[in-house]
Amino acid sequence: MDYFLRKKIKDLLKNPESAGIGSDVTVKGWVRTKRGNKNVAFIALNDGSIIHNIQIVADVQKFDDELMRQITTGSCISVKGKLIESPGSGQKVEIHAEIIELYGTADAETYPLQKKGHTLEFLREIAHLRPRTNTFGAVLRIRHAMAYAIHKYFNDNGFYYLHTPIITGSDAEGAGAMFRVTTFDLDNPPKKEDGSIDFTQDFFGKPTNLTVSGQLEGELGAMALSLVYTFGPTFRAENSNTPRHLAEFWMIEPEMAFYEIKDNMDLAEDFLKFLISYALENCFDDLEFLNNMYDKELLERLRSIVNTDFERLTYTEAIDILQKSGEKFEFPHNWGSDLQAEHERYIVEKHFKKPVILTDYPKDIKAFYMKQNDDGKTVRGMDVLFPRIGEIIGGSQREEVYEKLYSRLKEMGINEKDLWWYLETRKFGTAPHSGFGLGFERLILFVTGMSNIRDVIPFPRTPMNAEF
RNA sequence: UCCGUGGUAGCUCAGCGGUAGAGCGGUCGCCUGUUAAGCGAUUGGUCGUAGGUUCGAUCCCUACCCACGGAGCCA
Repeated sequence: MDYFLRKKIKDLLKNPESAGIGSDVTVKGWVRTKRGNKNVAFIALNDGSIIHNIQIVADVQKFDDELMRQITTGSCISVKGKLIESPGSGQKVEIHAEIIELYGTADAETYPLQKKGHTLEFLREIAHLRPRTNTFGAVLRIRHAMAYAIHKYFNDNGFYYLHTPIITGSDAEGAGAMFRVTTFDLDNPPKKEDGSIDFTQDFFGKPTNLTVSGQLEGELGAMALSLVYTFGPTFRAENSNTPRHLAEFWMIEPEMAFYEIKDNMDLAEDFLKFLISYALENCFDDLEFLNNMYDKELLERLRSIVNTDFERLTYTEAIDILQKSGEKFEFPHNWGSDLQAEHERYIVEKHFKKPVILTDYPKDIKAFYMKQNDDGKTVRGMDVLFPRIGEIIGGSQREEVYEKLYSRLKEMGINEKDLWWYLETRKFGTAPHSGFGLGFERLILFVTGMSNIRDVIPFPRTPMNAEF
């Protein structure tokens, strides 16, 4: 029964009057530190509801010696006591303990988290415990708030959440290496007479993989519901060892019928600004902590994004800026070649000093489904480039004319038999439409100011790492 | 995958061809309200793995593994 009386530490710290100064309260949480002497003990308790701890003051005489000894960093306790205004500095209120129940001890010699700060590299090795740190508490609360805000934004704007499949039979999504899904015994798969593997005997009767994108199915939904979005896990089997890539990550992909490229840009910009505003309004304590501990310009950067218009220009204009910059780049920047990270950084961070949306890329460096421009050379792709992290959104207006889509698909050597269903949307009631993809963890990287993507997802999956 | 840097105590690091050091943590003691508390004492290591050179290797050489940073791929 006691369980239902538990107060969240967030509520007591943020709004002590509502609980009542002087009233009895019960809190439950994990001990961050214990200080004191033989008369009085100060316990900093955290329950994850807020980054701040509540101070428990315990008159040592009133409690069993063994109990007090077992209250160590990392242990879990329930405390009933009086909520009072704190005479000490550093906190408004504290709890004078009357009853302390020990739920779980944490052996001080083996519990890996100390009171002091740890490196993020070390914390990655103890991902089962790192949610108990200030940093990961903050990141995980922000991550939650952003997931909620994404659904809120789309719901409030008339979009429907479409669940696209995680297992796909198409290997033509064209976004990188895929993870095979099979029930075969890998030591002894059924073989055909010519020695090749007989996938007709596999679970789905054909080769299947984990999805690398929900976009193609998203387009099917948009051709009926007009405005849809996906938000789900995505898998890339690329051997990418960088602070910006995961093998398993979450992606948001809105797809909109009747949107042309400009509408697509407007939506992307408004969407990102909404999410960042939401974080500033709802996660301020956590952002403030991250600002102080990791990135002194975080709050300022977030506010500046909300208050500036993104710069919009074409790929061709960007190349022109690079050629006139006088800057020395490691890689060349000729029309027709893809922009390198250093080029994007120059344009965003040095030239414009704000987010940039680039459009109208050469068709040969972009996917088959992008709408072809009349010049015959470029397509209506759109990349939103952010300071610090580069491409945060990639999207395009889609090619809705069957013949153009088909010829492009053939040019790029894709087997149309794998995509017959996709092509049919252009046969039956085709419509101009657009969409984009937002990497959820890239968004969280930007919002939290963290620098490694492995630190913005609870349990990162990367090459050679699937622990936890 | 390529390039670079690194791997020494639980953590963060220093060190050096001659059997390993600091700070923090932990433990014990002291201190009647502390704020990453303070003070004193103490504990703690196959020096990433496998070979090689050498009288002797944590140190030099080779290979491999892992981590981090940059690049590519991309979100």
